[in-house]
Amino acid sequence: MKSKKSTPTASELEVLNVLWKCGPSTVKSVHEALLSTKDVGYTTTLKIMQNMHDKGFLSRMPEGRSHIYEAAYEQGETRGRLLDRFVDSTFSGSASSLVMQLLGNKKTSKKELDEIRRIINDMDTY
Amino acid sequence: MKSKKSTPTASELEVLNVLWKCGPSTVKSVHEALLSTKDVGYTTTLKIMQNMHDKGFLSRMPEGRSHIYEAAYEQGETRGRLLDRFVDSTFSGSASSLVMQLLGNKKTSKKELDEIRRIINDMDTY
DNA sequence: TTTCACATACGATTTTATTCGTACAAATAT
DNA sequence: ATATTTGTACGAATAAAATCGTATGTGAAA
Repeated sequence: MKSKKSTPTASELEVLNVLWKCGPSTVKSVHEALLSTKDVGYTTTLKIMQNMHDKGFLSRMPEGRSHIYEAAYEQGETRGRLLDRFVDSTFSGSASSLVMQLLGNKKTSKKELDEIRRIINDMDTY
Repeated sequence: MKSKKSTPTASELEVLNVLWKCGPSTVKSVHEALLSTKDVGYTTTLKIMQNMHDKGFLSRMPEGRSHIYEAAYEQGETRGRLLDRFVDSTFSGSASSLVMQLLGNKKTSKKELDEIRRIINDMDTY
């Protein structure tokens, strides 16, 4: 049986985004990063990170009387898992439907569209 | 202020997928469709659909002593909103990162990849 | 040493989603 | 007419996530 790694919740993902971007960090600095986007209490962030540690989403090392937390899985791996799940639930498993939706979406900037096109065309060389 | 339409939950999305596929339906037939994938009680499906109606995700019409439910928003519109949110939360707003992840994902079949490439190339005609 | 700031631990509360039992009303079958 | 089936309404139980208050300990500052 393959161990069914579960996926992080929305709030947990916010924490992961900080850690992937900034590298191993204390609760304090993660919390400060979160404050720039949302209004949340310190102990809330602490609790979420403790929960994530319990779930195995984060590893941590004692550093003085504090802890340094680190994402336990790479960004690409986690994103891939979330993406799989999203394609299944929202696009009935059809990745191409997702891309079509993306291309037709007014919210996706022209710059992004050009970039996507470039990526795809580069793949032809394989 | 723009009314902040919220997005459906995972269970609610399952209901929507049935309604988009089958068109306006009774609770009974939605429930039967759900049963083919998961094990769930009738009143659970009923309750979820009633909740969705309260939230404005579904419209309904009396039909005899029953109701016919219909998705209040089109599939494309809802998918677009979910996709926006997903790109933001999981790919920090970068649609091209999402596509790259998709292309590098072993779970995405070659057939899907070819299809995606074709879609992109067709867009050049615009 | 006494105080203050910082950090974690723990538990209570709130919120939201999910699940389903039970009650009730209406149509249908016997 | 009476019983059964079929449908909705309602509310309670459960679960998971998010939030925060308070307690406690430790190191630094006064």
